[in-house]
Amino acid sequence: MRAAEETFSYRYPHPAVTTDVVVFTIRDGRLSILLVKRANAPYQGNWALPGGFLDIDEDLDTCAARELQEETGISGLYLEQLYTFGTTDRDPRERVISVTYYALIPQDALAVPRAASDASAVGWHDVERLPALAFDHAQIVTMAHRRLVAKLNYSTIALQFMPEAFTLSELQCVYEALLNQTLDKRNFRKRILALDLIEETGRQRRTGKHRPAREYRARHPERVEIIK
Amino acid sequence: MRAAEETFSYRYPHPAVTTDVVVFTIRDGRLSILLVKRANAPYQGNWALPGGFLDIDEDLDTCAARELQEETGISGLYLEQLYTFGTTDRDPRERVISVTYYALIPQDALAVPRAASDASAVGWHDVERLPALAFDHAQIVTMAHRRLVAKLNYSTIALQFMPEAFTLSELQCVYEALLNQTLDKRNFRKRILALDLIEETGRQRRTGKHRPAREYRARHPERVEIIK
DNA sequence: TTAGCATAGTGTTTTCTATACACTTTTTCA
DNA sequence: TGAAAAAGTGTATAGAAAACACTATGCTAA
Repeated sequence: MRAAEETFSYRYPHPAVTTDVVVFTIRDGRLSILLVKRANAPYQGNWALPGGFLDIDEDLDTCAARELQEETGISGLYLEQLYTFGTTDRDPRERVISVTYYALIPQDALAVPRAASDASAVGWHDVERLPALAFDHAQIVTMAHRRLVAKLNYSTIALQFMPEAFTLSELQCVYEALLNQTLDKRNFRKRILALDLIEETGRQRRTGKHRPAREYRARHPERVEIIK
Repeated sequence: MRAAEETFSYRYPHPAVTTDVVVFTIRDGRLSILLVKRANAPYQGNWALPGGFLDIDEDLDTCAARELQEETGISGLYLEQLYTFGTTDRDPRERVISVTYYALIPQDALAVPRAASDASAVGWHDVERLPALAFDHAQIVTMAHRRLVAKLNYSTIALQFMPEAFTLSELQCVYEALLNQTLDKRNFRKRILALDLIEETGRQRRTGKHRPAREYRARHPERVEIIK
């Protein structure tokens, strides 16, 4: 906490800088994002992206990860800078530049996120049925969604949605949710296996009254590679 | 000009925000960028990207265009946001967040850029033979170059390098400079014409002692479209 | 005037990649 | 032990990309 009377002065006016993060996951086969309900004005009671002001001595990436951790308890996920939004009127309080990120989180890491001080609630929302969002956050989500879908076709980003071990059918479901269309099972498997990015764990997954599926894992779980 | 004693105070420290621009063109069949020689500390005498501090009441895009105009006299070109750089130590004076852009300028628009107050010189530099750059500008150039080359393959961005009228051979030279490889003439023409993005002007270009080439123009010179 | 030089302009064949498509296997449970 | 449910598997076709070489046209200089 800072002393109430302390201020920081500059020869020229400076904007405030924030980071905001679009966190994607697949819930029940639907692409969903994480939103927090704003506890304070402006846009009090509205849903918004998790985010907040940059500390003067922290890197942008660190800020995005920290805010996400503080507001939702989520950490250790794939995080990539998206775009910087800075029109003069985007925040009624003062001039605010928002450096936005998007993040991908595996399906199984869905410990229900906890709300922090400046959020009265946190929750996942189907990206096709979003509530009205605060500030220009709807625009940010749209851009993040487009970037994610585009990146499916020339990178291994989809693997970031997968837990440590997964089946090919599960991976196909992720692609189908993102592309919003069904894919041919044989062609999908051929393509994915030809990339040589995943390998069998040797174990099997038994669920339901049917043939068990082989488990796979990513060869380089941390890396998102550009392919082709 | 601002009164010397005027200052701007905030409850929390704010970073400074700048925009920097990587301006590309093709000179003599080589991809080149525009650099300014710094007139003041830090990095005085070093080459750097054109750019400068954001006015508190201007949009980011406007700032990038304005700084470019002020420092080099260049305006009206294709400008796209690239990435935001913000590590804590990238400027020795104070915490500075740089929202970077890249721009493309046609070959014939090469009125020699004029240097402004805070630049002692301005000049084009072959992107393969750059001098040492100030700040983290080398990193910015690398990222811009990569983005530009990637975009060649799925957008019509190369047309932004072309003057109002151009020949297919000239356009092919641009692709070859960017990809750093020669292309088959017939396949190139087939591909470009199939996209239906350019049309004949009806005129011809006579240069040298050989058959004149047909002139073409872009159907939508302002637009950069995603293709395929 | 004409020969030769320099760049413009043009199609077809081959190879590779992407798509369409249906049945068998394995396990569980009633 | 048979029915249900998802896993797993190969081939044929169509479309896209790549390889490849000669003719056309205007200029210049002898």
